Amino acid sequence: MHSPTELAQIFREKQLKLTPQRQLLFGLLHENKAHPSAENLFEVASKQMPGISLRTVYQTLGELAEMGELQLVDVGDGAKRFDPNMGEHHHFVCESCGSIHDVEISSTPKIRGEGAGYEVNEVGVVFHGKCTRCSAATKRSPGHQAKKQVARTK
Amino acid sequence: MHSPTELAQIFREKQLKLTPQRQLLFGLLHENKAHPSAENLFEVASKQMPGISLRTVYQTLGELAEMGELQLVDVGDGAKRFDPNMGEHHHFVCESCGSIHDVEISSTPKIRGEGAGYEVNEVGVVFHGKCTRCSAATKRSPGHQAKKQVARTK
DNA sequence: TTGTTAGTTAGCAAGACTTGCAAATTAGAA
DNA sequence: TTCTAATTTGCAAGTCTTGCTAACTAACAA
Repeated sequence: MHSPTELAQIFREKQLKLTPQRQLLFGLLHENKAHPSAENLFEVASKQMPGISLRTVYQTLGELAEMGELQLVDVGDGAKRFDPNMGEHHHFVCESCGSIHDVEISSTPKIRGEGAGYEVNEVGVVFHGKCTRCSAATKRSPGHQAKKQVARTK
Repeated sequence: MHSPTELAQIFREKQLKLTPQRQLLFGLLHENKAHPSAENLFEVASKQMPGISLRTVYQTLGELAEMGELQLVDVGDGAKRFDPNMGEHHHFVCESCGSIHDVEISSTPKIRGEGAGYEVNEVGVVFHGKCTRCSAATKRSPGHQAKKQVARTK
């Protein structure tokens, strides 16, 4: 994702208006490594801009994703997450607190056997487990861990 | 997933009733490598048992998944898919026709760098690309490919 | 500064997928 | 055959997301 400073230029190139809503969302997203959902961003944005619409958040995030400014991440918890980190990386999801972390992997997996000839364009790897904090919490007091942060409880 | 023949025994052990609905769904799922969604199964099941409820399909699939008789697969297209293949494998999703194929990988990826110490319990790998058929179709007549099979158009 | 207008936002309805609930059924044991 | 706990149904409701459209506004020109 480009820096907020480059925003104006990028938008101008694409004939997109530099609205306060877009600037705010772009700014909030920038450097946000928490993989927020649209709802998450809406809550934060609402504090700085009361009245902003959830519809606008979805709209803007969709546009930024199309522009290649951010990645859509789906870890299967119901809501799509938005990740400004466009570098090649994968994700780790904590099953206790629901937090999502960017991770790098040793080597990109390859299909072997029957499907080896498939035309692959993208590979997504999602690790599930316990994050450092929850792992430590479990050891200290089994049964307790950080509060779930996921939007939907499935 | 166990064979249909073992069904009665398995259910009995878990004190589950061997209802016609369960037998039908279990049978339809067995050997089904197409990764059907609940809706897909409902359609097929309805032909053999008019009147069966979609609610029952969800209910039953959920139970089978809990029993470890099948896997829930989420490739991010909106609906959960059900996979009777309980062996260790991963998935390939065709971006043209939406079909999902089981694949095996050369080696399970490992986290490197910062997150290397995370407690990992599960690793899911999803490949996106074009299946053999669509890949060939594109070469023959660019622009055309098999009809999308996905339930929701996103 | 003002006018113009294409691009945006906000609200609300609606769509897709799932699940909760309660009444009606029914498999399986006695 | 009777009884009862497990199941199935149908429907309402919940979550996430998108379509639609009227009201609004950034950006450019005069």
